[in-house]
Formats: sequence, structure tokens, C-alpha cells
Amino acid sequence: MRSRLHERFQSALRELLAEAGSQAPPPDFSLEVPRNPEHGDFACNAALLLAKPLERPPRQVAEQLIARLTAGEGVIARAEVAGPGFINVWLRDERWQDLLRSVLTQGRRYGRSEQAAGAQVQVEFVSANPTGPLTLGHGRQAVLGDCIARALEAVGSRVTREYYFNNGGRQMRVLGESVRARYLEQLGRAAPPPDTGGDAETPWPESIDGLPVVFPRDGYQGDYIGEIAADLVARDGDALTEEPGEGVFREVAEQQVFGEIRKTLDALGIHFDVYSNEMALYQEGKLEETLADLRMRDLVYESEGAVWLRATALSLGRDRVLIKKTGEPTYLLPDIAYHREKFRRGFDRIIDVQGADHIEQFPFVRAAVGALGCPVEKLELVMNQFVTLTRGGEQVKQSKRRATYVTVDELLGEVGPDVFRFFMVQRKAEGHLDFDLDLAKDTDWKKNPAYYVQYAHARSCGVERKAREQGVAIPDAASADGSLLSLPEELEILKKLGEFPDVVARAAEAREPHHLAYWVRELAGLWNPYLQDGVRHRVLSDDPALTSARLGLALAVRTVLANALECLGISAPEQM
RNA sequence: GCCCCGGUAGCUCAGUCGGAUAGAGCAGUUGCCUUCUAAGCAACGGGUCGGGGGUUCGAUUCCCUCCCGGGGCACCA
Repeated sequence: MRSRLHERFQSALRELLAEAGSQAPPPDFSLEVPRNPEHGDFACNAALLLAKPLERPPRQVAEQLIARLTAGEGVIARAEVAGPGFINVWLRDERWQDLLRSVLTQGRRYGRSEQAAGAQVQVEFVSANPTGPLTLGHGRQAVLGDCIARALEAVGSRVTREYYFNNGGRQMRVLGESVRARYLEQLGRAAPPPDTGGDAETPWPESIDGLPVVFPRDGYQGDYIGEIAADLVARDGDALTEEPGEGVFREVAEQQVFGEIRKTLDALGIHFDVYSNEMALYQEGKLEETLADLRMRDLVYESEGAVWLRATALSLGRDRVLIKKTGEPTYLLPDIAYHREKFRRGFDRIIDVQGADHIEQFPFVRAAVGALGCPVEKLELVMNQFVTLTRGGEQVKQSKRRATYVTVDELLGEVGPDVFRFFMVQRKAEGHLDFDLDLAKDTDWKKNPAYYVQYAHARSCGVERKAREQGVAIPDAASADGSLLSLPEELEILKKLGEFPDVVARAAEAREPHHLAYWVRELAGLWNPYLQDGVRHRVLSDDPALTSARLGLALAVRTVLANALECLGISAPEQM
């Protein structure tokens, strides 16, 4: 609806400019749905922008534009100049009523488009290393990344969802050592680690009561480590006590932890197309290759026994270590190699979704792959801030170190995936998110926005069920007739439905799926009261024509609610 | 100290590449209504858009500066 009107404005602008002998291209004007309905269905600021190049007062320009817009047949019912020179436009009611038919015709496709048809996009997200269960921050990112992917798919992109993890470095070794220590403890061959209260100054004894302390100082304290160890004891008894290093334990732990992560993601309805890892890059020689190519461009030097990236030559603030003096790479080198592979795989667009604690690294990766000749304008970063959890009106303390953080699994157990997803996606990514557990657990549909939206859908289905029971014919795309939908609230709902394709497009382009969550809440906020009223208007009434029209509206709203929820990966139940 | 992100109603937050009288939900007050699924509708109250300066027809939005909160500034991930 908006895009057609936008074209009309654009051609009117061109005419006006040409007439005045101006070579200037039409300015980038706005055409928006105004907050205040008294300002029309759409409001346009074009005349204000054109006033200067045309050297005429804005209101006069507006008049001339209106004359051109309203000439000939009309989707436009009326247009008027307002304020300093805005043009407010009202469309004919029929234009909105026709939406009923077009929504029902398009069905599940309504809202989708081909704006980005065929674009190959990679979205990399979560990418948590398999050292423990997913935390709320990961959960937020999982939902965010998946919703971005869904929005992109809705505008025609072909999306590869990808999960990359580091499994070659020190953290995985510590993971293995932690499991080994618990294993030995359970067999009575090692002492449990002392509680230092997280204080790095407290000494770490080599043994307690004659038993060695094997648990590493920076080991993983979560219960899941002990569980993995217990599995090993049950499976192999004490056969592993003589294992030389942490290797066996590390492999088992990685497999187990990663399996759990995938289960969690499954429960969230998130499925990755590709899992990449650091070890594969090693095995394929990608690190050496990348290092050699960087060296060729004089971006590598050695100092203090380490190998450095000369990032200052790429106008970054400082140089950074690529290979530690221990001979082990930092995460920077594999990250650079990995991103280079992304470019080689031919994506049109590469989107990294990363937590706020990771963004420091991004400029270095981008600069490095840029220096290696990759078209970095295709690479973009979506950053997401942390999640805090509020329970009983108080913030829940989270400490990764002491493993007292709340996991995605725990929360899913309390609220289920639909509520979890809705709450995680409803805030813009770059802002902090306060997860209000009391509200999330509240099953009162009126209060809990996730249920409120789902309930709007379920109710519409209920209306249809009731209609069938009463033997009322269910309208379809061919028989639906919106022309009887003339109550203000009905037109308002139709206009809302008309916004949906624009909302999807915006969510996709801006990588901001929270707009969808807001918008669908607004639609439900119009529809639930409409159904609730039942006095001023009933869907099922004595008037067959009106019943058919309103039933058509119910079907259309239900379709759009379902489509919007689909974009958010949330189910649209037919009953609640 | 430097970098990134926030600061909008009592609370949680939207706010369209600069637009008109700044919005929603929840919470509060008042009146009405009694339902196609679990009550809804209407009205009211509530704001120096963190402070100050600048840019211009116009700034919550852009620039500068300061304050507050979160995160980051490793040969940790």
C-alpha cells in the first residue's frame, strides 16, 4: 500500500522539478503512517524538502504536489496541506477494504516479498564454545539471530545459519582438565578444589589431606562437569586414571556439552545449517595460509617471542598477538582465517551476531580480511547486549565464575520456548534486556504479551469453529467482501494489516526483528478488544452478508498473526 | 585513562536515515458495560526525552561537551 503511494509521490516530484527546470534528483522524502490519525493515513514531508530547490514556500509547493497527486482516478480520497507544509493523504476506504481479499489470496505468503530475492546471506550466531550450557546471553543471541534469518528469508534471501566454535584452544583444555579432576575425585584419587571465593590471591594448594588437588584454578565449576565425570566412572571405572593428559576427557566433554547445546537449540526451534570449528581450520592448513598471506603484506612481525598483527598499519589503535610465545594461536588468527573462508564461500552478505563482550575483536578481524583483499563492505556486525533476570522484583545475581548463572534450559523449563522467544526478541538488540521472569511466567493472557498475541490467534480460530458449528459459510479469497467493513475499528484493523509487509521489510533490512514483536502486539491489541466487545459488533450475527465480511476479517487477521509469529519462530496455537 | 552501548511516564520499553500536540504495555484513579475463550470500553493523572551548548523552517533524533549506568580495553574466551 505504502510503496504504491510512494511511487506516485515520486513521479509527482519529478514532474514538478522538471517543470521548474531543475536537474536535481527528487529528494529522499518520508511517507509515514502518522501517529495522530487526524494527520491522515499517510503523511509526507516532500514539500518541505522541495521548498529550497524550487525557491518557493513549502505550503505552495505542497498545493502543487497535491494537484498532481489527485488528478485523474484516485486511490486518494483526499489530501491536504498541514502545518508548515506536510501533505496528509487519506485513501479511499475501498483501498483498505480490498486488503481483505488480497490477504486471503496471499495467505501464508502475505508479508513476504522478493525484495532481496536470491541474495545469499550467512548469519553466524550463538557460536558459544562448548565449555558449558548456554546462558541467557546466548539464548538472546540465538533468538535474535534466528529471527533475523527468518526476516531475511521473508524478503527472499537464502540464508545459511552458521555456528562457529573454538575447540582448539586453552579453554577446551581446561574443560578436559576439569572433568579429569572430577573423575579422580569421584574415585577418591584427588581432593576437591578449595573454595577461594573467586579470589585470585588465595593460594591454591597442591594437595589436601594427602590427596592431590587436580582441579585447575580456572576450571569449570558447574555441576555438569561432575555429571560427565560420573558417566565416565560408570562406563570405564578407574580405567582412565592413568591417561596421560586431559585429551580423552576433553573429547568426551566436548561431545557431551555440545550435544546438550544442540538439544537446547532444538528446544528453541533453532536449527543450524553449518557448524564450523577451529580444529577444521587447523587441519586444512588455513591458519598457516592466512598467516603467510598476512606476512606477505608486511602485517606480521615477531616480538617478545610472540607473533603480532601489525594492526596499527591498518589504522587501528594497537597491534595484537596472533601466536603466543607458547606457540599456540590466540583466537584472532583462526577468526581471521574463518572469516576469509566465509568470503570465499561466495556470500553476498555476511552477518555476525555477537555479544557486547566480543565486539572489541571485530574491527581487527574486519581490517585483517580487508587487507587480504576481501570485500569487507559485505561484512556486518549485529551487536547484542546482556540479559539480566528479574525474579520477584529483584535482579538475580549471575556469576559465570561460580557457575551460578541461569541457563537457557532452566528458563525454558519455566516458561517454554514461545514465551522465551517473545521476551528475548521484543527489545532492540543493542539495549540491555531485562527478562522479567514473573511476567514471563504469568499465564494471564492479558498481562503476558506472548500469550496475548497467541490468544488473539486462538480466538480467531475459535470464531471460525463456532461459525462452522452454526453452519455459516466460511468465506475464501474469492467470496470475501470487505466493503461492509466500515466501522472505524474495522478500518483501523485493515490499515494495520496493510502495514505488515513494510514491517517485515524493515525488520529484515535493519536486522531489527523487535519491530515485528511490537507490531504484532499492536495488531493483537486491536483485535482482542474487537472480539471481546461483542455488543457493538459481533462477527457472527443475524446479518449473513455482514457475518461473512467479519468472518473474512477474522480469517485475515488470523493469517497475518500467524505469519508474524512465524517470522519470530513462535507457534500460533488454534486453541489455548 | 581510552573504546562501544544505553539514559524517554511510577516500572519495563517503542519511537521510521530531522517532522506536526513524544507513545505502548503494566501499575494508579474514575465512570460505563456484561461478551464469539479467560472481562472489555472510555476518560483522567503522570514527561526539564540525563544536563548544557551548537547546526536549521523544525532536534528525543545530527554534532560538541559534561554527568550517570552496563560492557570492553590480555600472549582469557
